[in-house]
Amino acid sequence: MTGMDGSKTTKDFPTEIKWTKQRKRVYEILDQASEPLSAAQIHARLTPKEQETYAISTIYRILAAFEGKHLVDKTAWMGDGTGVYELRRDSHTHYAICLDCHKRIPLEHCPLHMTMGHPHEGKEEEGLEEFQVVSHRIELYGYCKDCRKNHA
Amino acid sequence: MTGMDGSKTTKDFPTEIKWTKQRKRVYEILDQASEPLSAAQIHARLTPKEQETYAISTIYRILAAFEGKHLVDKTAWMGDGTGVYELRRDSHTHYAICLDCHKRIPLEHCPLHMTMGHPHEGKEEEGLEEFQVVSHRIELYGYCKDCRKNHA
DNA sequence: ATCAGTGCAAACGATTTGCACCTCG
DNA sequence: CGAGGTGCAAATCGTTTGCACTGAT
Repeated sequence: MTGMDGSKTTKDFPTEIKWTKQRKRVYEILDQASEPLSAAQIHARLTPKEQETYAISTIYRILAAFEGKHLVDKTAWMGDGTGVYELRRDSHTHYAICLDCHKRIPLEHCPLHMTMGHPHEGKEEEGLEEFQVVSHRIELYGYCKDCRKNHA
Repeated sequence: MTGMDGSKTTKDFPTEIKWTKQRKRVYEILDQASEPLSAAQIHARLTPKEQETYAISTIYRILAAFEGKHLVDKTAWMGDGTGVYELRRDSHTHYAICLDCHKRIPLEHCPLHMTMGHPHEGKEEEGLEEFQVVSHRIELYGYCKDCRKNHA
């Protein structure tokens, strides 16, 4: 996926959209990220590196464009309105999230795959007859090992 | 749960916190709501009714207090930063959400209950040994019947 | 060359906070 | 009565938008 110099080559970028320098950088950052990032986080990883200026508004516009092309999914963690973005990969990760310290522990397996292999199984659901599932989201909430001690 | 005059009686409200008039009203509204509500929505359902003024900031503070007492969960729908709040009930509802029109279709059954009856089954997960699950969140994303037609 | 993409600054909407007053317990 | 809750207005924070300019195709 990556050239031997560590940089992306043109053909590494999907979809026919205008691949400007800043769009490539944002895409790379999302690609390398191990978890969903906010616009501010992306901007932070962008700016300090080089001297170039990247407007935060540009990041938002790029992310909106990516979302429109279904390259990324936008979400928000529970208990935090800030939006976070992640590349729509074949296999995404779900998390167990601590309600105290907000630590996120990735789940090894997607619990849904056990029951519904593909979209559309379990179509007994009412009103869901013709709903075409393209992605899903699962989060467990509770208290992590450390916080259970401190917690009432 | 409700007195025969339709209003809550004092002992209907859980946890020992100061149950002011406005806190009771917010709790009632959340209790009657069929889906998570935003602070603005709660405020709207509060204000028109009676002449009394309810500051929007108060709503936020009440919701924050409830969240601290684990009476409510705060969330945000995907693709919408606005926070929504719902009472933490024993059985909550999950949704299939259309990426086009943002319509939400409630799922009849929680897909997780099929695999993990109670928190803590399936504890093969790494790092999750002592994670105490208290709630979870599941959302399916895709395109509803109506929007599939218009969609590429 | 041309039209989409970008930076900057101002606009916006949602949420938070300081302060004086009021109310539950 | 006193600690904590509330209303109001101003402050903040994340996100969006208008405009003139730059750059990718």
